[in-house]
Parts: sequence; C-alpha cells; structure tokens
Amino acid sequence: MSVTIYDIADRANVSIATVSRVFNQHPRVSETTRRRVARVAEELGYQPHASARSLARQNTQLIAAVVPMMTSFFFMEVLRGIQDRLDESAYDLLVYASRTLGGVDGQLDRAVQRGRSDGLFLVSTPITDTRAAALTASRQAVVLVDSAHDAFDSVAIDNRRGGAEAVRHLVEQGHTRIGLVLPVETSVPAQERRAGYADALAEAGIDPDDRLVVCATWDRDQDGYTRYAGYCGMKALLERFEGDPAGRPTAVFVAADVMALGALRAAHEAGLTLPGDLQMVGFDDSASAAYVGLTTLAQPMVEMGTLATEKLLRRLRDPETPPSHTVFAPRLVVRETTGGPAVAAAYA
Amino acid sequence: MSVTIYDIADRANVSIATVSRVFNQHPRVSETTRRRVARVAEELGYQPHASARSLARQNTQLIAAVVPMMTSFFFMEVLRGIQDRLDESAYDLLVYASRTLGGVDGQLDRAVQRGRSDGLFLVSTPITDTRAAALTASRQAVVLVDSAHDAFDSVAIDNRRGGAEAVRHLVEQGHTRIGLVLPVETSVPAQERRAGYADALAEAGIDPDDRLVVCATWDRDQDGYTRYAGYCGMKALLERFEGDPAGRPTAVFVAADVMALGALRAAHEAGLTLPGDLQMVGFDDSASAAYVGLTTLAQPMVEMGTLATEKLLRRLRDPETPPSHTVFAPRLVVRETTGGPAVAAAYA
DNA sequence: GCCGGCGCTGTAAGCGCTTTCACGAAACGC
DNA sequence: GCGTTTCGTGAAAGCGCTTACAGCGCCGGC
Repeated sequence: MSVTIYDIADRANVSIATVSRVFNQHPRVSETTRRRVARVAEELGYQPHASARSLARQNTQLIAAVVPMMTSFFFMEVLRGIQDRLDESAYDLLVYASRTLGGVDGQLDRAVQRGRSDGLFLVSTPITDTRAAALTASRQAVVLVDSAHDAFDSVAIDNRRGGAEAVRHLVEQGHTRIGLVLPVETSVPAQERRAGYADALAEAGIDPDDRLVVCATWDRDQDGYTRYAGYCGMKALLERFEGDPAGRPTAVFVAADVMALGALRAAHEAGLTLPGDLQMVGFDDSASAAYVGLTTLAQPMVEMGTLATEKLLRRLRDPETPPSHTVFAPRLVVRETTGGPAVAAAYA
Repeated sequence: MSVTIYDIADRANVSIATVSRVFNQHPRVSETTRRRVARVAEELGYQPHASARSLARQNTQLIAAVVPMMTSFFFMEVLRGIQDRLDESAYDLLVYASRTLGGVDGQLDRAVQRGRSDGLFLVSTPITDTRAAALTASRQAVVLVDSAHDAFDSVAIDNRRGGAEAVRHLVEQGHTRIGLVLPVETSVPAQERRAGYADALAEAGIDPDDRLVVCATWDRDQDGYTRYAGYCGMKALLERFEGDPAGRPTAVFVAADVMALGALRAAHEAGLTLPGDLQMVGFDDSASAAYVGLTTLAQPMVEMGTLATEKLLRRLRDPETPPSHTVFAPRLVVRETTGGPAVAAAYA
C-alpha cells in the first residue's frame, strides 16, 4: 500500500514518534535526525494521511461553506474572497451549495456532520432557532455572511441603508413616483432594501403607493434573483399604469442588478428610453451593471468573503473571543441610467 | 465530549461492533437490537465521526474539484453540474480554485494529499506528464473536464469543431474577411478554436491573413477570458486597418462570450453597427450572450459537470473500468449579431 | 442424542497518526 | 564530583470507527 510513518521509521532507524515530530516541526528533534528522516521521507514519497491526522489531532483542516444557489453572482464573489484568504492558510474548502431555496437545511445538515470540518460559513441564510441550535451543537467555528445573529460572528451589508441611498439618489434627481421591483417576498436582504426604500420616501415626504411595488412570485423554488423575474416585474409594473400615464413611475429601484437587466429590457420593449423616460438604480454592481451603464449600489463582496475568513481563522485560533459583527455600507455608483457618465468610462 | 459509539453501546447494552453494524445497515442484526440502538442513538443525538470513519474505511466520501480561476462562467456552470449530481450521492465536494493560472499545480498538490478525497475532477487544465504522474500516484479516481488524456476518464467539448462551425456560419453569410480575437496564447481550448477557424477558412478557400488574428497578451497572470481583453483585442484589430478600410474584417469570431462583450463595446466605439457593419460570433452561450443578442456556440456546461460526476461515481464503484472519453459538440445559436432574430425572443 | 449449520453478537485487531510519559545521556551549577 | 536540568528519543495509549474471526444458542437432520 502507500507509505506510512512506519516505513519511514524503519528506514531511518527511529521510532514513529520521531517521524511524527519531524513532520510537525517539533522543536526537540536533533538536526541530524531531522535531516535523515526528511531525506528518507522524500525518497519514499511520503505524505501524511489526512484522515489519520484528523482523527489523532481532532481537527480536519477543512472549512465548509454553505451557500444557497450556486448560480448567483453574489455567492460566487463571496466564495472567491473566502477562497483567496483560505489559500494562504492550511485549510481547504468544502462547498455545500443547494439547488433550491429549500435545500439549504439539507446542505447544512451535511456540513455540520461531526468530524467533517473545523469551521463553517453560512451565507445569505436567515438564522432560525433550529439553525442556530444545529450550529451551536456542531461546536464548530461559525461565521455568518450576509445575515446576522448574536451568537455568531457575522459580516453583512447594510441593505436598508443601501435601499435608502438608492432612492435618495432618485429623489435628488427630482423623482417623486419611484417604483420598486423585488425578488420573492421571502428574501431577507430584499425586504431590508424595501425598508430603505420606505425610509427614503418618508424622508422626502413622498407618500408611499403600493401600486409602485412589485414582487416576483412566479417561482417558489427559485429565489427570484433572475433576469426573467426582473423582466416580468417591470412589465407588470408598467402595465399597472397603462390607463394612467400620469401615475407611471419615472424612476425605479430594482433590488438586484440581474433583475435590473431584465427590467431594462422590459422598459425598452415598452418604448421607454433611459435616462430620459425612465431612470433606474440596481443593487450589487455586477459586471453587467458597468457594461450596461446601470447606476447601482456596490457591495464589497470579495472583501466580505475575505473578512469572514479572517474572522473564522481568528476564532479557530481563539474560540473564546466574543462574536464580532461587521456591517458594510453599500456604495452608490452613478452611471448612465440615472444620467451619469457614459459607460465607456468603465473601460478607461 | 461528544457522544461516541461507546456511549451508545453502554446505554443499549450491546458491543460497539453492533452499534457500528446498525449504522452500516449490516444485515445480521436482529430487529429488536437494531431498534434499541437506533433509539438510544437518537436520544443521545449521535452522529458518526467523519474522520474516524474515513480512517477505518479507507475512504473519505469526499470529492475534490480543481479549477483554475473561480471567476469564469464556464467553471461555475460545470461546478453546478457536479454539485447537482453529487447532491444525490453520499459524497461532499472540496473545491480547489486557484487565483492565478500558475496556481493550478499548487492547488492540485493540495488536492491529491493522501487520504483527503476519494476522487478528483480536474477542470480545464492541460495534462502535462508531471500532472499525469501526480494524479496516478494519488491512486484516486480522476475525471478530466475540458481536457483529455488516455489514462483518465474525460468529458470535453469539441472546440475545434465549434470554431469551424462559427466561421462556417460567417462564411455562409458571405464574409471573406473574418477576424479572430483570442485570449492568452497558452489557452488550449482557444488554440483549438483557432484551429477550427483555420479549418473553415481552408474549406471555403479563403486565404488566412495573420493581420486578422489577435491574441490578448496584456496580462500574464490572468487567462485573458475577460471583457477587457476582448475590448483591447477588438480595438487592436480595428486599428490595424485604419489606413486600409477595404481590408477591415466584416465579421469576427471572438473565442469567448465575455470577450465578445468587450469586443462589442470596441465596435460601437469605432462607430460600427451590428449586424450591418460588422457581424460577430462568440463562444459559450453565457447568459449575457442571450441578453445582447450575440450569436454564439453553446456548450452543455452543466451537463458536462453532471456527466463527469457520473463517470467519477462509476469509477469509484468499479475502479477497473477502462477510461472513457466523451466529446460534446457545441451547438450554434444564431442571434442578432449575425442577422438572427431579435433578442426579445429570449424572453418569450 | 449428536452434529452441522445458521443467526446474532462480542472480542480484538487494526486504520495512520499524535502526544504523554518516562528514560538515558549530556550539560549545567555548585 | 554530585545533584539537577535540559535534550533527544522511544514505548505506548489513544483518536472513533470498521470488520475478521470466534463463540454461543438454537434449529433441523440423521
């Protein structure tokens, strides 16, 4: 079979304990022995066995990331941030992505299996009591990304503030009839952005009008963060005012960039030109937003991943530190859809 | 500490062997005992310890996926296919993504660590002899995705054929001056697409012209599959013919959709309208391609991931099956950039 | 009534490593 | 020179599980 610590010990005339010490940079090994063992190990092509090591050390050097929907741009970016930081550590990354919204709990169960990983990221998943209990019971280091809970470290974004900022920007452009296009109602970040929308309207003394708000409800299993959902939402919104041109929104805040792309299409089909007939603000600052010149709110996604990893690694080192919570503020990026500079600038 | 097989054994008045048998659906356990053990385990909230199990069984129930560049659309889709299929199995997924092109070997080394995973996907990575040796030495089940090698299972796409088809389509539209925009020269799929480009030209009796071909060479560390690379490439291509309008390509094949988006931008800036002044074909059928109405070649990425997983699972079951190789044919999707139907159709 | 076989269970030997403890030798203080 | 540290090493006991082997009670067949 493959070469073990015993083979090395035999050939190097030492005990397995010494071989182990060499591989764990134990200080109390003489330079001579260390070199001999290292040479033999090299010759035999020895590699420590990960499972055996895990069992003996009671840690796996594995971190799990539980994310809903592999599809989304947000998760990919966060994952990239995590990956980047983890690369420099000795930890490897396990990814538990669910195909459907309902699948998250199943993935979480898999991820918290005893002895599977040392730490866990839970991304964009509201923490119910059941989930909190499962996480606590797993005795792992946990960091929440894009959600929060007192018991765990977290890195999130201030969606409410972002929503407010989006709408404030539109108010500043002189709009009073401002639409809102949302994904499925169950999305927590979306609801927060909605709250921000309401805040900004209130601030500006504009009466809220329910007819200006649409939610994607067309697919229970998806999260509604799709171009098509945005297309349908915008279309529905415009149709509401077919008989009432004066009531039509002159600006719209779409809760996510992908959706905004669809919304843009719907607007074009309705014969509206941006930013003249209609102005639009998205959320995410996805690559496409820059491309189509969409004003949007940038979230530091990669940075969120990196910081989350930083927190996780720290907690792994020192499990007793009290949970820390970081909230990033989204940054408004003004582009053509609200009268900003031409997109060519994105390529400057 | 956490509850082990011994605790169950004690409380259920059986030996640990019996507890283990219950958890491994061993047939020779009486129904009464099975139930008693199961009940106690439930009460105590017992979960088998993954590392211990791995060590004893000599398998980890873990699959590693080594992918270059987390950024790319292609990898994400393949990963999604893998994830989808793996979900139904008892295997979990380890992801080794490298930040830079050169980092792949490092990630590979981490991934083949003895006792870490049972199987391995290697995505879009040309197999050098060193890599082949490392893979063989790791004694894992290996499936190559988007590359091929005699010794391993593989799932790939016929890039050459795709390239030829792209160009054939343009030839059919009456073009004879057909440009080619490529990412970095080292990209194997890109070189294959280039070969297909040459094939189609030869077929049509069109003399190749080196001035019509540009490679992104601007960033050693990236793979050149970016919007910006496409933008620069297209710009460079057009600039070559500033003094020679007659020589200017009337159509261009861009080796990837992301790049095509940049190329589109460059074309617009140069005052060219599609499909009138210039026609364009991309490669990938990314979501954006449908959005901007780009003619392109669709690769069944998710399906490739799923099939690769199927192969890996089969090999895990039966390691002795000879390697199988699947090559998918890309499918031409005609859209507006070559005179196809308006994009609104994408939302029908 | 004895033997072979079957069904269920326990004993114990791993899996490959880490780590505690103990021990001898060398180095140190006085 | 002797007791006391310090250093380098080995023996052995785990880590929590799987599984080969053996044993026991009970059955039916002769």
